[in-house]
Amino acid sequence: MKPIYHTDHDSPLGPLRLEYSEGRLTGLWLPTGIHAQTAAASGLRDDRVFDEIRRQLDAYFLGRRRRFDVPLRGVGTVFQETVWAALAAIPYGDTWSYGQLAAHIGRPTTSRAVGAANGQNPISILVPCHRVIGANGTLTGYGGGLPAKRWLLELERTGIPPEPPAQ
Amino acid sequence: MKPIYHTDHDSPLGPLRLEYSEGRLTGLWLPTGIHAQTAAASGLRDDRVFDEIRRQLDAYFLGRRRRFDVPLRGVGTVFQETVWAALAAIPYGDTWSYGQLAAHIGRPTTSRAVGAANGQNPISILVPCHRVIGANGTLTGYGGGLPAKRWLLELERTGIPPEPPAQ
DNA sequence: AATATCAAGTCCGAAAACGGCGAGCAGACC
DNA sequence: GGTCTGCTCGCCGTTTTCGGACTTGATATT
Repeated sequence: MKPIYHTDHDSPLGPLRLEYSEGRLTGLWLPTGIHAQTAAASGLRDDRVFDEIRRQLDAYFLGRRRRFDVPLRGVGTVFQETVWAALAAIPYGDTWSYGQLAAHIGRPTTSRAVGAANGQNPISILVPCHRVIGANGTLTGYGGGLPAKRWLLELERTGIPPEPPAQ
Repeated sequence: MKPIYHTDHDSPLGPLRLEYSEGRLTGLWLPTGIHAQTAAASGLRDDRVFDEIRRQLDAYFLGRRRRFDVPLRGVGTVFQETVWAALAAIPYGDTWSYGQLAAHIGRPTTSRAVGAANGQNPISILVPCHRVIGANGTLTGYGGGLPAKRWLLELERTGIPPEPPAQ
């Protein structure tokens, strides 16, 4: 059995929970929102494996880094992993609709399923599911909570970290 | 009381436990999975009775033999023995669903019971319960462990022995 | 003891429910 | 007329639910 490491990392959105296994990042969850409790921390803590991602996260939250470069992998169904991979195509600071993302993977009618897959994304922020919004411009939903989604989009739009969300 | 012979035989899936009684093969268990402990070895060992099956197993695991030809018999309930007999109808390299197998014995509604009977099959590999999978294509289960099932199906699909499963 | 009854467990599978959707349409309101 | 809101309805992958058939082992019942 491969070991699974956990740690927490402070951010303007609160302490992020990180998970690392088999040589790469396998999870990143915000403290708020529905995923908070699903990411139970196992005992194993070896902070050195998180050094690099910590650095990159800090830079990102200051507006000084626009993309990440660490090995990662979220495990899911074929469809889910297809969707998560497609998210990498959305540029920093940009937003797509769920329908656009569906079309981008060649399945134009799956916008709703794409939304569901988005909600299962285990690696927030690095896999930028926050860059997907409703076709009419509303944010519609976010695993880490809508305030966090709003904050992230604002950061990426302006390049400057906003005030932390009240909530 | 008729004597019962046991032996082990090395394979890419680990040491197989063989059982022989009353002039025929009565059991073959993989080292992993739920059946491992049920096949307790009795003291009796007379290796000559296993010569032929050893040869055929070796050839099978090299991809050079597609069916077995030794006397065998697994003992179970009427229903179980019906199911086990029906397994012989599945061609090498092919897979059926539990529902298909149920229909094949004329009891289309017994798919779940077929699954249970499959799990009781005492003569793995020779009685090819590994060729039965879920209706949706998932492997669902295997007494010898899912990695072994995957390995066997891959062997039969390609005719070439894959790398032994990690686990 | 030999049955009878029950409950729980299984290598299932079809149907229903459930989402981080989106287009289309009817009203409501300047 | 615009346009904004709030339905309704079809869409699609995933998860959950539920019914079904057979064994086995545990409890009851003669």
